[in-house]
Amino acid sequence: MLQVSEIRENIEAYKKALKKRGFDQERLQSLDRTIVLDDQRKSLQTSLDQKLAAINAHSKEIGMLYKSGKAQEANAIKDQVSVLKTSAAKEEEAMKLVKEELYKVLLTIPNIPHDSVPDGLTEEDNEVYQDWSSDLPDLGDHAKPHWELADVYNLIDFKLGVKITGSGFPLYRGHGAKLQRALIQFFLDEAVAAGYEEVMPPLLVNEDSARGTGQLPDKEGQMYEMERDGLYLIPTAEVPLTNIYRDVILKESDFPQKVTGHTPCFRREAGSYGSDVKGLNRVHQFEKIEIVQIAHPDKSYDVLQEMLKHIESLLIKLELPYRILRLCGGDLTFTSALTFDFEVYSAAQKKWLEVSSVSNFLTYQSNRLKLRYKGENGKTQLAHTLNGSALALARIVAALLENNQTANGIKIPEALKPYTGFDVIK
RNA sequence: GGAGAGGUGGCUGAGUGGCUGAAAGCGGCACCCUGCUAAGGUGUUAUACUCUUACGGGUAUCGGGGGUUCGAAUCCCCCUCUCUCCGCCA
Repeated sequence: MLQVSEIRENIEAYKKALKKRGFDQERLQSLDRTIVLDDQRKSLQTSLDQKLAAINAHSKEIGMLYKSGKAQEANAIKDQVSVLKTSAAKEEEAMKLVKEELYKVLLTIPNIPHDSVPDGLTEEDNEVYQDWSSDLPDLGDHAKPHWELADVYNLIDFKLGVKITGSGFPLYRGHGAKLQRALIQFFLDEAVAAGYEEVMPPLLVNEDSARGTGQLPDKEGQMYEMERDGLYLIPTAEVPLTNIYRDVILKESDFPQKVTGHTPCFRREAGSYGSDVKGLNRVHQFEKIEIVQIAHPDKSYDVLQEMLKHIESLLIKLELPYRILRLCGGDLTFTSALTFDFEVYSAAQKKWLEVSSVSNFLTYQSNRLKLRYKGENGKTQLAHTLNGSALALARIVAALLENNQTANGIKIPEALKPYTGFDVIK
């Protein structure tokens, strides 16, 4: 959520930037609306505070009068107080409504895109920030898509997943299961080596946490909900990992905070269908290793680059063809100011599959999280949050299977062999 | 799931209707002093909102919400979390 004070100071620049997200004049007016509402809020606040101050003063007076036995005078003041109280209550109600309205409007305003975010409304307009430099692998026409390979080598049983749960819940078995475990271990080890603290968080989160990272109230349709207990299955480890820092005030020397964790991720993906959801391309449950950093505002874009490098190094070690996209305004997540997507080439499907998304949220999340730090000057201000996948398993597995298929089985990349314990899947 | 006890500032811990935004101690910070020196002294030390050029005010907050009252950390109700005992259990 943006801060009204920031909107106030930068309104023209913000409006210009929001046009990249396809905001028309009408939607841009919501920025002006926040300022109007905030002004109303302030004047109500001031007036209400004055009334409360008067009430407090009178109450003290009444106490004194009773003590000195002047009950009659005290009772006279009581009447005055009750008048004040009625009017204060009215003002309080009015202020509550204004605040609710302001909150509602703020929820409709996404993060302000960074200068470098390209114009454009669809994924077609994403900028190829870094392309795969050599030829893409060509496996010929006999190459099998990963769901066929998974079947041939008995790695993943989609049918059993359907039987046990439903579609989109694959059951990994044998070498397929081991490959998952190897990748998880590999990614975690790499993250720890890069200075992230490993954590194993809860997989269910409460409403406050879901709100803190912005899954509520706008994206609740994406999460599985345990209504009876008021809990949500996490759609990404971003939620528990970032909420570690909810209501926290860091010291400047605490930066940077780096945490990583592996969790299953649960997504309803309601309304998805077709070839996009075939095999592992889009599932309701998948494993992901997430990296999260809390950064000083001056450093967050450097941190973003550092995270980019880390993720890139993983793909290089896995020997997968990849490219990096800088998302255009229309494709940018609501809460992000700048996002890079990583895609790997899946050689049998001849498709680029998204395996990671790295974003700088600036203060958009920390404002709701109340994640702050105390600066050198003693002032408390909002910190910046960033996160990225490093990496999401399902699609990595898809690409690994497809790209490494040979007549003699599926080869395991060198870096992964110590983790799988086998060189090839036959 | 049942019974009981409790949630106060960075921490420990006082506080049962008004002078308590909150004693005391510890910790932190600043300054001072110094042949008792891994010591001593003095001051300071929450967050948010708001008014003010500034100095400095005001309001709210003692787990959360509601209520009683002129006035609540203190009384009442609901919720939540923690601890102890019982039950259940990987």
